[in-house]
Amino acid sequence: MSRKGWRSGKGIRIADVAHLAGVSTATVSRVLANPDKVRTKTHDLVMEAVQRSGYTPNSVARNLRKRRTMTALVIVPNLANPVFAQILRGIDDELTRSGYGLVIGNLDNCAEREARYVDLALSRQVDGVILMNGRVPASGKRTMTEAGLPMVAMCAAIEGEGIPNVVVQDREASRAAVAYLTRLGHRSLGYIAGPAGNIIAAERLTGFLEGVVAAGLSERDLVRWEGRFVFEAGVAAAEAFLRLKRRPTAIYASCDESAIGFIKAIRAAGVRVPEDVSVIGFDGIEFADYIEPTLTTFRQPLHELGRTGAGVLLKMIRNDMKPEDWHIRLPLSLLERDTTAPVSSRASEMKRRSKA
Amino acid sequence: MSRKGWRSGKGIRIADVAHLAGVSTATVSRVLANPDKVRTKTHDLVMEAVQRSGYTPNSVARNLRKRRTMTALVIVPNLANPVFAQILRGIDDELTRSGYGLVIGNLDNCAEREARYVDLALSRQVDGVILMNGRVPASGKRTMTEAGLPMVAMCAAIEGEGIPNVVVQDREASRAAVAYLTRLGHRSLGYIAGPAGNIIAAERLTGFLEGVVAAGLSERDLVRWEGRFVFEAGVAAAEAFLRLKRRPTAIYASCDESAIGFIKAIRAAGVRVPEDVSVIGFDGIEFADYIEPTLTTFRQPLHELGRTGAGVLLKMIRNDMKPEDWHIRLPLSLLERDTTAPVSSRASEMKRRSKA
DNA sequence: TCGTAAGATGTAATCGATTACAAAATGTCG
DNA sequence: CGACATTTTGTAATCGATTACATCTTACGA
Repeated sequence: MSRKGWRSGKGIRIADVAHLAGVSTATVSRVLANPDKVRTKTHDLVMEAVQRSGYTPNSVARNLRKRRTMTALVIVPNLANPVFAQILRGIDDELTRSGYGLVIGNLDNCAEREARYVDLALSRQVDGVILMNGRVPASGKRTMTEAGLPMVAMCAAIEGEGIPNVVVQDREASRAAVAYLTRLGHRSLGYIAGPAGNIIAAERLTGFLEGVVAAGLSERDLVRWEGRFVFEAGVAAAEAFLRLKRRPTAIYASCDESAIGFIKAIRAAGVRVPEDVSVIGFDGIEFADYIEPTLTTFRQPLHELGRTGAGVLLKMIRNDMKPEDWHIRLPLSLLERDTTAPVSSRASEMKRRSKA
Repeated sequence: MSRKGWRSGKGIRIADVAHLAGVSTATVSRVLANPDKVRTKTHDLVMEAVQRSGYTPNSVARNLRKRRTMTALVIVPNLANPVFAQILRGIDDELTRSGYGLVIGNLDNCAEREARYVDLALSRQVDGVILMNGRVPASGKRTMTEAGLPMVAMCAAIEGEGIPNVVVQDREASRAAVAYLTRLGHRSLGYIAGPAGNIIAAERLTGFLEGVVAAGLSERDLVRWEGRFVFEAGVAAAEAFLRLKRRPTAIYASCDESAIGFIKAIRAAGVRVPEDVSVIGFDGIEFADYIEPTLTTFRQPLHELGRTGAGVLLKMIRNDMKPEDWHIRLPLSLLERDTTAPVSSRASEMKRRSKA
């Protein structure tokens, strides 16, 4: 490439193209942005110069001038969690359709990392933020809110901050899980919870307790274990379970990973699923269908959730919110598979006997 | 906030801070970038103005002026794959240590999406690119290379393009897998391959075939199935396997997901693992330890891989490459678990008899 | 052919920071 | 105290696009 008359530097600027085509930079810009506002002849002339020079507009400059970046930030608690990976696909799809890009802010379950992304947002590198971490990062709470930065909460709701929420019906599904298990005859239940401070975990727990009340069970029919939405939490719960004198006949795990860890550990100890214990999970990750027995669980509409949430963010950015956009709750669906069964005859007998 | 003397607009600019502190923008900039090049008194004055105004520098403007964004792009074939999720953590860790940010470009197994990220790179929104997709995107091949954009290939090597490679020893591990199985006495093997055009898949296949030769086996001792690095591929392979008259006694799956799908499907058909068939996977995903029986597999050093790759990219950006940085191959480690066992007595007997 | 409206193009300001260079302030020493 | 070296600070150019406004063309009817 030894064309002359160009800057010797590296990048090709709009000015270079303009010079090459013998027009002004304004014209080049117009050709690229509003081809119909320019004479055909000029258009072709400029396009040829663009081709020849291999020009690509510098979007950093464009973003500065236009005061927007066409990019959204998504804060994710943990990328390794397949639930979030799926939601991200939905978000990406929707944003792409509107020409927006996506920056993923992975917290890796570590709240301190929020600061980094707050900075990204405040330094005007993104036009909006999707929060899947259940809160406006503390370090930017005042600033982000005051700056009027468009934000949407997904998965975990953020109440009372003027932020729209797009979530699934965790509570209802939890209630339904309990109802499902009691319908199978189970009257003593175990619950593997999520992390203590976690909003989603709290929702699911609330639903569980509501379901318990609705089923007419008392606290004495329950056992609860802490968890952290990971395999190990299920394993730990299993250890506690195995030490129990009077074991529940059904377990509700607030996420599939915990359910899977739990099942693995109790089966290793000789407990049969579902003959001795029924287990139901939550999330509907792909893996749940590949363990043995296949896991009964509630499936989240992950892709739809992502698309919907991104859609709301776009409306927010465009200042086009409708009343119904501020609070969206998508339903889950029960996947009945092989880890749940009617309470075993032995247990039923005990129950029947005590009833008589 | 009704301080006066400021622009009524939304964002607070460096000029506002300068005005508030009674200094020039240059001084504010210096206070923030080189605090020691400024008198203490001025420093404090400016900092107070920064506090009071809640100023955050606009990094779009800074990036334009500095002609760099402190951001790297990582092109990932499929975010839902836990292998990549883990690698990303490693990359993120390393980049963060150097003050760099990270944009994830998820292809979702769809090569057309490359174009979008090529544009991101060419429009100078990132300082470098990590390619995990095994090739320089066709749409930007010429341009990206000519522009001298720092690029690094990870996972899947890209040969002969002047791009450094950071990969794992796929071929060696595949060879080792075969050696391991033959050491257990298996003489007839099945192989579940990766997608046809995929470079990683090719490497692993090559290693497998090399191992077969080294073990003195012939093509007649082998069965091979196509796969696509997903569960379903394992299930499909299992169906083919079950139809076989003379079944291999050991299967090597080129990724854990396929191995897991395979195991699930053959067990459902009554074939025992490892008594009837040994199975070994590849990758070492967390899940492999939660199926039944636990999966023998090769673990990739994912986090290290990510950190190393990001490290090489940073050197590339800083023009600080050393000869040994251009080709790095990390070793894998065998996780011996429960899906592999010495060939069953029946099979051994057959073999012994035929030898005699 | 000319006047005028509509359309095409050019000029220069702008986005918000950084930084080379100039100017001013401070400090040091004879 | 004054001359000069050394810090500090300010002025203005710069990064590379977009776009309001001004200017120049073109087209068309009188």
